[in-house]
Amino acid sequence: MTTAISPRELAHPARDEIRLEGVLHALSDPMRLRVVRELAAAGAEVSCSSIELPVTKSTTTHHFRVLRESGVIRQTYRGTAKMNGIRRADLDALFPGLLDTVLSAAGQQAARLGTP
Amino acid sequence: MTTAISPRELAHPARDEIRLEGVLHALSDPMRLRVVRELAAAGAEVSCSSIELPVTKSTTTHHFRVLRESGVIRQTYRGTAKMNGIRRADLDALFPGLLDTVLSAAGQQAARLGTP
DNA sequence: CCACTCGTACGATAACCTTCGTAGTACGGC
DNA sequence: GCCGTACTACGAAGGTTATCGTACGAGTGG
Repeated sequence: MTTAISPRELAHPARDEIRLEGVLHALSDPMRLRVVRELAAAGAEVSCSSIELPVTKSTTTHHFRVLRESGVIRQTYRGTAKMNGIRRADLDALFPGLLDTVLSAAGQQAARLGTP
Repeated sequence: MTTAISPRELAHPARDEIRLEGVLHALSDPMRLRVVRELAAAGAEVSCSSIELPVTKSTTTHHFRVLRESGVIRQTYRGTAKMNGIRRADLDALFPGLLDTVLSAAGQQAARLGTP
């Protein structure tokens, strides 16, 4: 019950492998944008299941993988759960201000459209 | 030869119909991102044919239409040419800083990858 | 009027994306 | 050792996208 990090590793792109087009594509899906917003709001690491989406679990897995493979989030196994966190340092270094601008735009649009 | 604007009109989304997801999706294609970068660099209105892309003309038409329907650019007929301009006022009002951040990120990535 | 340029429309194709269901694996607790 | 939880893998269906080629319309200049 040490809750150690599993030896199982997940493939992540290195910082210099992250492409702007890939990040924009990852963020252009409503489900994924929602995930990123919740991760950003949570601040720290969050398990997959703590973010509720109106889709099945396999679809959720798919979206998390797209986010990971595009370099937006980092995923690590922690026992039976998988923790997710935004790669803020990498993204801010590569694309300064992009993440915050998108998040604030998403927040403003949600307020405008009345989506709490 | 007054070079008047043709009566032919093109459908554009109103400002409050523009969606962040649609804009991000439009910008997530390399061809379209390239078009937007050249339009932004040109500053003013630019004809479709003055932007050279490594695809056929029909594909170029397709990409311009995606950009127009997502609300990123405005297109107007001017005689035989079709002029294109970024909807900067609308985008800046809806998503402050987004366009500039994406453009600067695209510029930095192009420099990093050695794409002049 | 004729030719030329610019852009459109209409298939067609191949790839991709989102979504699902089912079956399976890894981990922790009893 | 056995069960439950958390997530994955593997198709598969249905829709969308990017690309092309060819044929067409709209405007300009001879």
